[in-house]
Amino acid sequence: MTLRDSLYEKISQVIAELAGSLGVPDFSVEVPESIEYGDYATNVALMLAKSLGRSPMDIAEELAKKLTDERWEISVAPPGFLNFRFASTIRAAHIGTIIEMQDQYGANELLKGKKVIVEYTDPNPFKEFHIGHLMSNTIGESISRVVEFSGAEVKRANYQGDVGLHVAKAVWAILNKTSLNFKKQVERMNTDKEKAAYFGLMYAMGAKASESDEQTQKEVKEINKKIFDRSDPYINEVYDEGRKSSLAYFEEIYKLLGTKFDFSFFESKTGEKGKELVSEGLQKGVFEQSDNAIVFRGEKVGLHTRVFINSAGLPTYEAKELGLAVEKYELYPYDLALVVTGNEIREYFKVVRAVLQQLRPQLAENLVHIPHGMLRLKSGKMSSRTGDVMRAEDLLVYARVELVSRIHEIMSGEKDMWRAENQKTVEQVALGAIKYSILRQSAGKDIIFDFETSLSFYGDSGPYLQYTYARARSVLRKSDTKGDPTSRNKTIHEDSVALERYLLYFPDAVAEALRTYNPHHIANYLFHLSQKFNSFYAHEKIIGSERMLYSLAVTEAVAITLKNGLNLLGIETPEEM
RNA sequence: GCCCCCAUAGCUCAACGGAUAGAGCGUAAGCCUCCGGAGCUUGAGAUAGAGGUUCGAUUCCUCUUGGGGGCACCA
Repeated sequence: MTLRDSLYEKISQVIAELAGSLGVPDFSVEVPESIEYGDYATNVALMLAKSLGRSPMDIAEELAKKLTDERWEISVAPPGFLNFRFASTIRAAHIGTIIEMQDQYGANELLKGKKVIVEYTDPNPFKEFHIGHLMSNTIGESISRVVEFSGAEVKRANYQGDVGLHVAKAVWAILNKTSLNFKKQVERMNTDKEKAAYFGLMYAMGAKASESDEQTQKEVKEINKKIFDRSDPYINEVYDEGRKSSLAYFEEIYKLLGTKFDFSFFESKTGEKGKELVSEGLQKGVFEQSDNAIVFRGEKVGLHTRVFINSAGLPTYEAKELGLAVEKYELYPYDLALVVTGNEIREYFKVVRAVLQQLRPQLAENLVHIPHGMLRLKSGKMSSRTGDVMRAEDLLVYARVELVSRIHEIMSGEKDMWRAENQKTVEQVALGAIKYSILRQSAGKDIIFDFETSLSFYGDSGPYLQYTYARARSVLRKSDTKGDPTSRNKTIHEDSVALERYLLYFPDAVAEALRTYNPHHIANYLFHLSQKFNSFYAHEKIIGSERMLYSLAVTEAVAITLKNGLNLLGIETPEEM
């Protein structure tokens, strides 16, 4: 139980007595903006004022007496806030707790014993792995870690579109747009990356060709059908090679990004299951026939009509999504299924959910869609259809190159602080910069990405947090004694008081990230913690001071918290950088 | 045309209905023979407009303006 929880519980007890039959209002225990207002504050007196017919200040005064406890000081502030300040012994004990708990600090049991499946990334074979997928992966991985940290068993799932018109377009281009022999073409390529890029290019060509040409569209549909029923040996060959090399390339990327999927779902399979569900729904009257297709009239529930089986008898993405929900549950009977995707899918997802509500109510109940914004480029739009897309690979290469040049800038300065010029650290820091730029803002909104400013190595950035961690670790390494949280005395530096206080809130940030499925609460918290630590570091010489033992304990607590928090964001923490 | 999302400093973002709206970038001025200067300190600078609900609104509701996304056989 966190300190906040114990405070909340105590207030609830006292209010229950005071309010009697009026019941306990929905009050909050929040972190005040200013340290002058203590460690936590509650608005409960303000909430009660109306129903009790008394002034808020009056109620607050009375509550202050009833809530008296040796663990905290209480003060009352207009218009009726109750402010709590924990005793210094409690703060110091908390530093001790962090050091004891190590990598478990910040964990909670909010989802203890639950089975959760998280679906994210969802790239399509035959298309590029672009920065949108990178965004989904980064957010999904972080949410998975937060859910795990809350006591749940998590399975990571990836859903890949290995059939459908986009695949048919790529195959069409290979059949019609290249004069070179397909086999020879592919044999010449050494890596899966190269092959994947080739298929991505073919897709772009196919998409462009079919855009305005009806004949091409017709041919693409025929190929789509052939892929689906595997009736043409040559198409099978092309298809199998494309699928294989795309997926192999994606695996390389997942490894680099630090994701390990437990399950891979494919549209080729969910399509069959989806078809079964649709025919079941057709019998139950959930769907209707229209122009040879099977559709759901979403207007009935305030949504819009969508096609589930097209006029060629093939399941659309909608039907596949139904199949996916069921297939997931059969493989892993979950309590909660999270699906992380771009927010352009929002409306679509509501329709699918409405259908599932009628066919498998329980599954719909436990299905939560987490839409994230798009990574847009400041200069122009992005579309894999036109080939005008930034691949995740491009961004990584850019980040590495940019980072190395910054490092050389730093090295050429007078104070050469570069410690570890090795490829692994460069990789960790470059990735840290990219992931943090995604996770630092609320996940629902678009990210306006600009090379000049978005990928920063300074200020509110991933590398700043990594740097702060490395710095704290460096201090701890240099000291030959170990910190002691019980050595706190009255001459403590004011910056370390701010740190003590702020360290209390990490579990709150984790719980908030879970509640809202939004990791940016953690990112934000870590940045503010880092600022406070760096300020402390600049103002207080830790090693050698008379309060060294306590300062070292605080430093260790900061390092542990940063490491745990960055881990939840999927960002690595090099010891030196 | 209908539906959904969004609008905070020059730019990119924070702020469970709560106290003096908080950062980064950029900008101006500084940082001691000292533990890591990817750092620290200080300054200037903002809630799109109009109503409403509330003890209290950046936050909730309505309208206006401006952006983004979606709307039957793509995923």
